[in-house]
Amino acid sequence: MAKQAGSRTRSVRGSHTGRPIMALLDLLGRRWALRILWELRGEPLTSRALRSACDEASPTVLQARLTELREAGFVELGDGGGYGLTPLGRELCETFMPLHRFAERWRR
Amino acid sequence: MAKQAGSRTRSVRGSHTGRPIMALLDLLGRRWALRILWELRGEPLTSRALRSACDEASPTVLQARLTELREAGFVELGDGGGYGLTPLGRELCETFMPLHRFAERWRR
DNA sequence: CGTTTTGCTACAGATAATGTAGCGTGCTGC
DNA sequence: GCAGCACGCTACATTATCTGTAGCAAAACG
Repeated sequence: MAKQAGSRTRSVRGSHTGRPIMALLDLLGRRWALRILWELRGEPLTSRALRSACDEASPTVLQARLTELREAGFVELGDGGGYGLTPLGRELCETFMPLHRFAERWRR
Repeated sequence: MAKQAGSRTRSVRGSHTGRPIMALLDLLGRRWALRILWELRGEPLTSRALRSACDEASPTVLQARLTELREAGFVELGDGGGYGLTPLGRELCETFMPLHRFAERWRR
């Protein structure tokens, strides 16, 4: 198959096929990305609360992921402070929510 | 580099809660992990075919992910050669299959 | 045999994450 | 009006991880 032609998508690593699923898999396949979405599934969290929820992951990555997820339209910084899911982000979160039940059965 | 991951509990990075969902999110949140599962959703692929499907990702990571996914019981190396999903892996794949439709709507 | 193709490894260079510290801002309460 | 604090966010050296290229040993052809 013909590989891409020139669409350099700054944030999408490794996938140039133009298929959105690739971009999404790439975005979500970065450290802490899935976890962040997961932790935000409930109420909004401040950056520091989120950090605590994510096992004190370094603020550097967290901030990077948060920026990417915001650019993707999944996460937003509420006016009163604190990060929360956008409607789109919530939808995405629901999408892989069955993972929870799967994980329980998996129990490595 | 460790040739295998041996201890199953070995740092599921960053997550010590014992909750399987964290381990799963961590495992899937590594480079190419989601993509590999995605590319294997159809028929089994040889390691090189998989590499091609994954935009020629370096064999080093691919091999590392493949090992992890095998230890997790999601992927197996068929007797005739070629990597394929285990029943469990297929189940997992189905779990986040709706992502495809979501991605189509997302179309950043 | 010789050629391919398989799964897989080596390794140097590049990139991304960790861990710790701290900045600037906007609050409070005093 | 200023110490105290929490906020979002950044700096930066260290460490972990990924990339890219090359190549190996063992099977599967031929």
